[in-house]
Amino acid sequence: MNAPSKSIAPNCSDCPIRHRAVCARCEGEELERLEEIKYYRSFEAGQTIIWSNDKMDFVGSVVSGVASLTQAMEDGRTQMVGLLLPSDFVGRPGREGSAYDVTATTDVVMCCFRKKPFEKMMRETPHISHRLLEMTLDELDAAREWMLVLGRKTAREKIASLLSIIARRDPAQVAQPASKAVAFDLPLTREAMADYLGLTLETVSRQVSALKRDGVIVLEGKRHVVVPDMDRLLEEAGDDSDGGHLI
Amino acid sequence: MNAPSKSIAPNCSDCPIRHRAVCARCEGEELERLEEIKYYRSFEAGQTIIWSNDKMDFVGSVVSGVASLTQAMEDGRTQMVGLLLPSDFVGRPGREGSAYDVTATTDVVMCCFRKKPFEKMMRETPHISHRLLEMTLDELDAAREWMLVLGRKTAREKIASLLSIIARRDPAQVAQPASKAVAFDLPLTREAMADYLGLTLETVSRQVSALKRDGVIVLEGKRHVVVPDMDRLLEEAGDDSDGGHLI
DNA sequence: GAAGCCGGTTGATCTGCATCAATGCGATGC
DNA sequence: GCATCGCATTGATGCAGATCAACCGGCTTC
Repeated sequence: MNAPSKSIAPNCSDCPIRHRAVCARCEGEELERLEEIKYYRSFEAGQTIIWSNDKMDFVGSVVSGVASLTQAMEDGRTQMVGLLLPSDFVGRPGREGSAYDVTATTDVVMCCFRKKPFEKMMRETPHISHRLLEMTLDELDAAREWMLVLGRKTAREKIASLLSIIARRDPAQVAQPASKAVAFDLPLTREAMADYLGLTLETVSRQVSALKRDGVIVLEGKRHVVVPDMDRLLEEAGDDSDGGHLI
Repeated sequence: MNAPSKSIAPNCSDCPIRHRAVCARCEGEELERLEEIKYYRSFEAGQTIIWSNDKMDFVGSVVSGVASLTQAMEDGRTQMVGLLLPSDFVGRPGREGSAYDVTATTDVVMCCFRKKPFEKMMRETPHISHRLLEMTLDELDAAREWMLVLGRKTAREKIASLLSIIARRDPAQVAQPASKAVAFDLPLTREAMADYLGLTLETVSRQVSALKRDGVIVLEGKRHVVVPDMDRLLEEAGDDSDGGHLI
């Protein structure tokens, strides 16, 4: 399963995430060097991509699918601390291990770079480290915005916040950002949503049902969500109508 | 109040936070250039250092005192998303504004660099941007660890977690890290603690009293805390005994 | 030294979410 | 076609923490 899959973007120029990933501004010789240390890996839903405290010998970006960062307490309580959607970066250049478990929540394809040579390139190519600092600052903003969600929002607001993020990041919406109505597939089980929101899966289920009952969302099956009025959803999330700036 | 205070470290070499701050590895000419763009600012307890969405024309580090990063919802609910203790960095190089309010919770002295020239130095001095990336990754780790606190811990565990962080970062402890017993002054009101923990101030007060009743902490006055057994406190926090790696 | 204020404590009550438990429902296997 | 399994829904009940309210002690102000 982890063999390079040559059917996906054979080089960085064709890489579907190139526009947002680290190689965004690389060209010519630089790009060739990135090619050399680049490879693709596929993971099945549920598979662990990295164990916390593992040595990580790569960094990379999600090409397709959804992965999650999870922290656990010894007694089994867990909290998802990040959601990795396509183009999101994984890895801690300059650090040995990972601080959290990374798990594929759907089938995932990642574009990876071997770590040592990537770090070497970073040192020699200022705009790569600049880009990494920018991405890390974005992640920090997202994490802190999520702290507000976890600490102060009600269960209903939490669900609405999560749905807004997923809606905003969904490839279909990004292509057509103007419309009020949006539709997308939920890439998370009720349990994963609960883990992200600091709730139980029963509460998630109840609040999703409530939002459906109140016409804020329409469910087609368990996973396909239609949002007739995105502004309404953002209002339910307690955000100002522009939707904040979560990643 | 905001005039440079020349009684504090007249240059970077003497700066009390130099060992952890951005200039940690600067020498000779570099250090002189940092000197030129460096200045100190003092703030009184309660004073706002930066409003969210303000243009920030500086970056800097806390020299003494405690400041906090706060996010607010329109309806008035607020969540503290970060605590700035001495040596912590404030600012978003490459970004225009701030994403959150920064407030002095005690009297604060900051060591600031004017932003434009600092960014120029960053571009020309790779180890400064490297250091910034490191610091940002640390902050991200801390933010994510705090998400676990907010999402999954009980009120009692939250209080214990906060006390552990403050204890671990207190200058007196850093000097003498081996002892089991520690003592420190709480730099936060009960309300500020509540804001950080996603609780109400009444709950904070009750749980502090409970920890005191159970002998986990001893209070001398309202603000001076003695922890007879740090391991016990970490256990109450639900951390493994080495105490995690919060900043 | 009375009045007011701020930060803190404590009590009584309420409620949102957790917990425990049963059931539904589509997919997969034999 | 029936058994099984994973995911989801729904109901009944309990409890941790919010809310509302009273009060305390130290500090400032006039």
